[in-house]
This record gives sequence, structure tokens and C-alpha cells, in this order.
Amino acid sequence: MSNKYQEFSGLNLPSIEQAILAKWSESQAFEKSVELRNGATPFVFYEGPPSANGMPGIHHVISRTLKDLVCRYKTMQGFQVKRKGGWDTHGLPVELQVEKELGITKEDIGKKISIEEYNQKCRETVLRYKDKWDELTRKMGYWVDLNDPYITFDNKYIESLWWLLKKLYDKGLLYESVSIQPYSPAAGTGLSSHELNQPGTYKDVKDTSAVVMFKAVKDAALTGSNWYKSIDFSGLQSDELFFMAWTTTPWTLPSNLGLTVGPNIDYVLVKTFNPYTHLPVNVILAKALLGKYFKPEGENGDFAGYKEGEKLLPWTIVASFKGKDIEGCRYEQLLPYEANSLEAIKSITPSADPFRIISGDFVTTEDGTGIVHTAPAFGADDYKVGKKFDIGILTLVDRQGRFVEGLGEFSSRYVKNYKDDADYVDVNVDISVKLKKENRAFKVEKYEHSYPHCWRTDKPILYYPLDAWFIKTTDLKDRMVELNKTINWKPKSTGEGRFGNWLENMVDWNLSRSRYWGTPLPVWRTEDGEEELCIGSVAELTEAFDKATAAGYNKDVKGIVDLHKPFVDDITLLSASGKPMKRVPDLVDVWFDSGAMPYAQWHFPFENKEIFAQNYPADFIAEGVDQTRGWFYTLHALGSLIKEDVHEELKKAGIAVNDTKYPGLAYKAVVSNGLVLDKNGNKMSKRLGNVVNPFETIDTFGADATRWYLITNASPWDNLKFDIEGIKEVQRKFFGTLYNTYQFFVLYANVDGFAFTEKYIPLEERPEIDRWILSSLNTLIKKVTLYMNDYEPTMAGRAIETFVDEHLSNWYVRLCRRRFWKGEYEQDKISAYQTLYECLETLVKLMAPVSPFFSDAVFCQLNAVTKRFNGGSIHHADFPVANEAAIDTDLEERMQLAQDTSSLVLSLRKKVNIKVRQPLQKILIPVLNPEMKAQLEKVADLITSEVNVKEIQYLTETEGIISKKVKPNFKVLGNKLGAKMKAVSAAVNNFTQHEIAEIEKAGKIALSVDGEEIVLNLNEVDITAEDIPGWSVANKGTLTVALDITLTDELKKEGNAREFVNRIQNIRKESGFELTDRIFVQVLDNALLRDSLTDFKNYICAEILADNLEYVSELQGGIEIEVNDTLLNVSVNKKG
RNA sequence: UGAUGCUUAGCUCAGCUGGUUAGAGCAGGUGCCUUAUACGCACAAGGUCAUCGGUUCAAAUCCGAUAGCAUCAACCA
Repeated sequence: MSNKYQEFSGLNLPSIEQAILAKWSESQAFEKSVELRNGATPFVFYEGPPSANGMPGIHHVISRTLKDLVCRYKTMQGFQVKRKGGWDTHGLPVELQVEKELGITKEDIGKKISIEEYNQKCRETVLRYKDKWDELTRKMGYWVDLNDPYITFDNKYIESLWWLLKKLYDKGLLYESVSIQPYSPAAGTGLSSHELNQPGTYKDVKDTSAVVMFKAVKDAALTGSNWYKSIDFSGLQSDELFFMAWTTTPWTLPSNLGLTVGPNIDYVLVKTFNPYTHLPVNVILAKALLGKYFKPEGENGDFAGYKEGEKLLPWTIVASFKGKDIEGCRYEQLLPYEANSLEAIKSITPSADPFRIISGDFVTTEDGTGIVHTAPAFGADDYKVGKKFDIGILTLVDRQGRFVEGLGEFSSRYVKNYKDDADYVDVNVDISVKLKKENRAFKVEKYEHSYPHCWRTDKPILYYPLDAWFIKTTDLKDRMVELNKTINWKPKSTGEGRFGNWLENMVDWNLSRSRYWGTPLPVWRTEDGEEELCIGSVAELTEAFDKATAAGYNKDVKGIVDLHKPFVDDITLLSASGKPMKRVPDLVDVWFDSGAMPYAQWHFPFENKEIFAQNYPADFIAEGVDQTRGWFYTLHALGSLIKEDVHEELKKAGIAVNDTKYPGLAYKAVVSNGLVLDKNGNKMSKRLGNVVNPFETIDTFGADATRWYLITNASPWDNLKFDIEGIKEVQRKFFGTLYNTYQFFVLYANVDGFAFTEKYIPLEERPEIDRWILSSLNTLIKKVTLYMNDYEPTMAGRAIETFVDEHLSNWYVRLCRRRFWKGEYEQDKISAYQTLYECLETLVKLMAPVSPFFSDAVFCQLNAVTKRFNGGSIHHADFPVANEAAIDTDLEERMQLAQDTSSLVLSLRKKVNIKVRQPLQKILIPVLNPEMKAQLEKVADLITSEVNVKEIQYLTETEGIISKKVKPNFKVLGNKLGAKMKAVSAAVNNFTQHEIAEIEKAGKIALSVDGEEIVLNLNEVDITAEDIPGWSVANKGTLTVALDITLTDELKKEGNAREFVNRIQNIRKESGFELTDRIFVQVLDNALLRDSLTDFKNYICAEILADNLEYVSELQGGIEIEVNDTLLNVSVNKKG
């Protein structure tokens, strides 16, 4: 083992990473990092399963970086973090891809290709890019266990899902019902929301819309109501009242069963004329929408003189009332036929009580009339409100999109032109015409709106009642809302806002999908639907199967091999009464697959109950924000739904269960990261060609730089504008700086043989600057730990960046350089080495979670010499813990003061064009209080050497020398004075130097504002030194610095000497001399510089390691150099 | 259409419970190679804090409206 630190041969992150990757795999570093924490408190992480049927993109890198860094951090903190990987394998995208590749459509399945072959194809396709995913996982340094991943198509996985479904079924939480879903009559199929979200499905179309009039029935409820009694019928056109409702789909009118009003919306009764029939009518509509139908100039118009053809409708408001006042009123059916007779309605829904005014919150006064025509079969809202008020349901359109028989002249007509019939006559127009004629239409017009179309047939879809299976999530709503409050959401607003609202407005989970490749719903049913059986395990199925087989069924079925279609569909089971049962055709939503992963990944409850018990719930999960209503929801919903069953199973296994440990929560903390956009803020898409290839990025810039960039550029939950330039900057600025600092350390540590073998020098024996950087370092540890615990890696990373750049590299190392190469190897030097070593070692540990490669490389190279840590990788080490005793805030403050002072002096020098190499005599600093002076005195040496001045002069008694500025301390005074603040502020700003001196001396001053005497105390104003007349002054905050720019001959000479040294050093370097080579120098005598060189000869010789400096009158082969505008001939030679 | 979030320098981002010179980095500008680093350092310049209104002595910050962008949900009379 070498006792020399290994130097990097240039900063090449990708090649460093390759070496580290090789080492990791050879030493099984990941596995070891988990094993080392055996017996430690587990920190549970769930991997959201990616789908490997597509290529991974850069957005996967950010979410996986986030997951990885949390897991690595927690591991370093002493937790055991197992990370079981997983693959999402079912679902529509897989099917669509297979169909595309085979060139088939859904209709061909079961015809051109058997379901068995089709599903086989899906199974093959689904892990197509697994290799690519594995490669990315490896290269980006994502530590996840891919040796034993959960795979959602696995029989065991499906069996766990069946167990869950059975539990829900037994509790009555799994039920079949009708739901209103997008349906394409042209294609004869329901559409998933995914299909509805394909680009181009929403098109602007012009449809015939109608405002129709429903005639109120004067029954007891109506005439007995308060609002009816309030109407003065003497002024009315007639005693007929009409409710006006608007529709863009007149074909739904025969199926009308109710009218919905907003309970708190204001409605009015208006007397007027029907613009088509010109008959006098009284209509009811929302007050806010009057303007849509009536012109202001028609109000209280000439009723008597109104005749046909008159453009202006006279109208008068007769009465006003709220929606809730008319709730329950009845109206006459608009278009009565056989098919929608009350008998027909009752035959479907015996309890139905249709043709009433009902109320719903979804009603708005944005458009229409504020009264919504309600046909429960053809709208989700309609269905819901219809069900609530039990008005029945009529589906007078068949699955081809045709009216059913029994609708008179409309029977059998297509409600939209689904067949591309050139002679198609729009039935909506005919219905409108009929209503016009019957004095039942008030306004008919073409209305343009966007309407969804089937992506396959391009025909308009309609909303249609279809059978579907649901999970009754609404039953558990309160629990889910309560539990959500205990989840640590990052960012918080997503949990409270987006997710919280989603929970508040939750509807039952529509679970079923009419597809082929997915988890089958384990429900078997007799043909008449009377008997049903839900299967909860393979054992149950086997038993039932055997029973049915014994009864003579399943002759051609081999047995239970695969829980997918078509195999399970071939299985016939026997009902309790001995009838055959077939499986219902539905599959379950793939979101159920992923939401069930906490259980199914361990094949719970069939196996691994102890493992499950230790790994539930998750301490942390992270995915894209698009998963809020996806995975985050399904995990949460299932956690709530299945709580008691989980308790029961764990108890059975003798595992202690309580609500604190298993509250029915699937995860305790969740980070939802934003999207990755291109550098212009556009979404990345293949079409635009702005997709960033993660492999290229990592190969070119390294995973560390990429990860660091992704994490520090923006908070994970903000959208990230991905710009390659940003990665380059990170590489240069951050990794470059750290690299140089390491190389610097190694350069000298190798010379001196520093191996941290000397005993740790106590802080109080170290110089100020060492104590300062160690104080800052420990402050940094505190900050980083706090941020990391709060899932704020961005803040953590930025804090590390600042430390490396501003504190360590550009202050500590810069100021301490001499200590490393000058002098003997004794206490001060060792102190410097120990300090810098500690900084480097701690830093790489702090950054290890985010940049796992470079940190490990540096750490191992440091450790190879010092062997302070007994282990193979930084990821096996413990995260640094801050040493409070090392933190000295006063010290950090005064070092800041030194940095600020230096910066001000440099600024002044630049202003007057005097370079730093030219020494100056002094700077003046007005000190406002003794503390400030004391602080400055401690760092005076640092400042003077840094800015090359001889001394600092402190100004305490300042009246007359410097001019001061005073301003009110708004925070303090604002509270005290309130409204008088403005006047006082003006007065204070006008203080003379004398008044400022007075308040400083007396500690208070009285002033008269608006005739009132107000006493100001010293602590209520901020006094700063602003200017020193005749001096060059700069200030920052309360710090003011003046620079004496007088150049005496002495100073000039010294400046020349320094310039000369600089030139000689350059020559040394150019000549390739070793650092320790002694030289001798000859200078061709020059009158202008002679004094400078003689006076500072000793200094010069010491600096340039010259044994002698000779003045000669003649010089051959010399080099011409320029020293402050004077040319000089010198020769520099190595000695010996 | 709704919910949520965002809008601060040319670009990427800070700015805590309101307090008076709104901060960094990059790019651009100027100047600097003192034995770590020119892939660097220093300095200076860059702003109607999206717009309008309100609350307040005081608003980038709190409230309301508008516009634009984004995500999700929906598109319904």
C-alpha cells in the first residue's frame, strides 16, 4: 500500500465513474451497504415500477436520482434501506404497442390472432427495453435491487391482487354498476380516458343547440308553494309556466327525466312571447342569463302592440326566487312516446319518480339557462344527480348510436352521422323543428364547442351507460382524508391542494377495463347472474376447479397454469346450486396493480408476512407529479381500504399490530418531482426532437455532474428547464473547484508525507483560520443534515457548493497556501493539513448521496493513505455529525467581515487603478461599536496581507472626520409609531451630522413631529459611516472602508520589488525548475530600479529562493522583463 | 371549465412570519497568470419583482382580479 495520495490525471468524471462502477460491482458495494446495516432500524422505500416497454428518458434520471440520494443518505445515517425493484407490465400502452407492431386492431383479437398469442406477445414486449433500463440504472449510479424485482404479470403477484379483491368483495366494497363512460358507437367500444386524451380527439364542432320549454304541472306541490303563491297571475300572459333548459344534444331530450337547478342560483319568472310561435308565454330561467335571451330595451315593452315579425320581444320580470324554492316542482314530459312512458321508466327503475325539478351543485350560470336538462344515461353529472333524486334512467339510444323503437318518427334514426351516410338527415334538427312547432322551443341555433371524438373512427363519441366494476372508495373517504393529513408531502401544496381536493371530491374507483393483457377480475358468475363467486387465491380456485371438473366441466382445460386471459376464462366453476359459472370478462385497472405493490411485491399474505411487516408502510416514496392521482392515490386508497385485513393477517402470524405502526397508510413521506422540459421550457417530445438522451449525457458529462445539476438547479418539484450548459457549469465550477482543492492537498501532503498519523491537534491550538473553516464546516454539516431530513436536497447541494467555492477554495486554501509549502513540518503545518483533510473528507461524505461516484473516488484515495475508515466505500461510512463545540458564530461573523473588507478594498483599488501587488500604507475603518473593533482586530492580519496594505486604522471618534448616515430602524420604529412613521422617517433622514452625534452620545434624541414630541432611542435607528471627505470610500451594509492611496517612494520601491519577484517566479516556472531548486540571478544594472532591488534584496531572495542577486554592468543571454514600465535584463540560473 | 403551481437581471434561480440600496451563478463588460486552479480569480454594470387594484405608516412578500405558462382532472347542459 502506497503512502502517497493518488493524484487524478485530469478531471474526467466519466472515466472516474467507470472505474468506480467496476469497483462497486467487484466488491458488491451496494449489497454490502445494505448488509452492513443488518439489525439497524429499517428505512422503508418503495420503488414505483417503471414500464420497460419504452426507452428511459432524462426525466427518469431526475426521479431516480431523488430516490437514490434519499436512500443513500438514510443508509449513511445508519438505517437499513432495502430497495426492491419492480416492473409494471400490464396495461393499454403495452397492448397498443403490440397492436401497432402486429398491424392489427382490437377487433382482430380473437379472430386474426388468438388471445393466447396476443397476450404472449404482450408478455414478450413488455420487458423489451429492460436491458436499456438496467444499463441506465447502473450508469447513473441508482442503487436498487434488480436481482429479485417484483413483476406485475407474475402469477404470485396476481394472486396477491386477487386476495385484495376478495377482501374488498367480502366487505361489499367491490361492486358492479352502471357508469357513464365515453363510448364510440362507430367503433362499438368504450374508450378509456387515455384514449380520450390522445391528441386531436377534441374537435371544435357546430351542433344544433336548443333552448326548450318544459311546461310546469300545476299540482299541489307547485300551487301550494310559497314562491307560487307570490306570483301575481293577474299580470301574466296565461297561467302556463315553462322551465327553460338548454341542450347541445337534442337527441337526449326523449330520455329527459329531470331538470336540475342550482339551489342558490337566482331565478326569475318572465312574461314574454315565444319568438317562433309568437304565443304569449311565461318562462323561468336564471336571472344572470336573462341577457342571453332578452334585450334590455324590451323590458316592460309594448305587450299589447306585439305582433308576428316584431324583432324586439317585450318582457317583464314577474317574480324572483332561489333554485331551492322550486325544487320538487313537476313538469310535463316534453316528448312522450311508448318507449319513454312512465310504465317503461318504472319497468327499469320501479321506484323512479321522474319529471321533477331537482338540484345539483354542478349547475352554473355560465351559459344555457341555469336549468339543466337531465338525461341520466348520457352524462356523468346527470347520472349522479339522477340517482340521488331517483328519477330513473332511460337509454333510448342503442349501441350503434340509433334511437330505439317506440319513439315515433324518430325510431331507428342515428343520433349522429355514424355511418358516413351522404343522405343523413340530422335528427337533432328534426327534434328542434318539432319542438318549435309545438311551442316548446325558445331558441334554436348552431353552437360551436369542442367535443371529444373517437381517435380511431374520428366520429363523435357519446356518453353512454356501461357496466363496470367499482371499488367503493367513497366509503373510506373520511379515513383517507384524515390519513392524508399525516403524510409529509413535498411540496406541501400538492398534498393539501391537488391531492387533498381530489380526495374531497372522490368518486368510486372504476376498476374494470375491457382489455386483454392485465390482471383478470376473479369473479365467476352464473349465466343468469343470480350466483357469483369471488376467488381470493390460487388454492381457492384450484378447489373450485376440481369440484367443477368432478362435475364434468373443464374437460379441455389442463389446469391452472396462468392467471391471465384466456386461461382463466376457460375455467368453469360450479355455483352453490350446481350451475356453471364463467368468469366476468373484465380486467382490473393497471393502477390497481401498482397500488397493490406493498402487498403483492412480497406475495402477501401467502408468504413473507414478517418481511412485509417490516416493510410497511413506506417511509418514503418519490415519483413524478403526474402520479398524484395515479400511483400516489392508488397506494393511499388501498392502504386505507385494506387496513383491517392487513392487521388480521399480521396477527395470525403472531406479529404485534397497532394503529400507530399500521395506521392504514401506505407511505409516510412522498416527494413529487416536476417535469423535465427542454431549455426553452417546452415539453420534451420525440416529435419536436428536443428529447435529451440520458445515455449520451451521462457518457459525456458523467452521472455525478448530471445528478448534481438536476438536483441543485431547481427544487425537485419545480419544472426543470434542462440545459446542457448547466451541466458543464456544474462540472467546471463545482467539481472543478473541488478537484483542484484535492489536487492541491495531495501535491503538498505527498511532499510532506502527511498521513494523519500525528495526534489530532485540539482546536484551541489551531490558528484562527483553521478554527474558522472547521466552524463553517460544522455549520455546513448542520445545514445539510437539516435540509436532507426535510427532503430538500436542492438546498443541501447549494449549501455545499457555496462552502466549496467561497469558503474552502477561495478563502481558506488561498490564504493558507504558504502554510503548506513554507516552513518545517511542525505544528502549524500539520494543523493546516489536518484541517484541510477534515474538510475534504467531510465534504465528500456530505455530497456522497447526490454524487456517489466522485465522492467515493476522493474518499477512497484519501483513506488509502490515512486508513481512518475501515471499509471499502464512502457509502459504507456514516454521515458526518456536526460538532457543536467547533462552531463559533463570532468567528464566522468576523471572517465574513474580513472577506467583505477585502472585497471593498479590492473594489477601491480597482477604481483608482492600483494593482494589488503595489503595497499601500493603510486603510481606515470607522468602527461603530467596541464589538466591531474587537472583531476586526482579530482578523486584521488576514486583511492586510490579503489586500496588501501595511495597517488598519480604526476611527472611533468620528465627528468631523467622517460623515455618517442615519436611517430609522423600520421594524422597531414601525411597531412603536404606526402611522407617524412617515413623518419621523423624513425627520430622521434630514438629521445633521451634529444630531447624529447627539443621539450617539446621549443614546436618545427628542424631535418634534406635527407638534408632538417624540423621543428616539439609539437602538431605533441605524447609523452607518457613509463617507470620509477627501478619501476614497466604499461600503457594504454597515461596513465602511477608506483606502489611503498615497504612494510614497518607499511603497513604490516595494511595489517594484514585488513585481520583480513575480517576473522571476514566472521565469522559474517557464524554465521548469523544481519548487525547491535554488537559483542565482543576475540583473543588468538599471538606475530606475536599483534602489528597489537593493532595499528589498533580502525579501526578494527569500521569495525566489535565490542565493544571490547580482548587479552586473553587462549581461549576455539575459531575458528582458518589464517591471512597472521599466525594462530590465536578467538571467536566472539553477544553482549547482 | 375546474383544481394546483409558477411568472424577480439577457438566462437559471435565492429572497424566512410585510420593514426601505431586492441577492447569487451564468452569459456579456473591465482588469488580473503571486509555486492549487485562465476549465481560474477579482471588480463593475444589469431589475417598473407579469399587469391592475386593495389592505397597511410600510408590499417582491398579504388579499382580490386579469394575462401568460405548466400539470392534473374534466369537457357537461
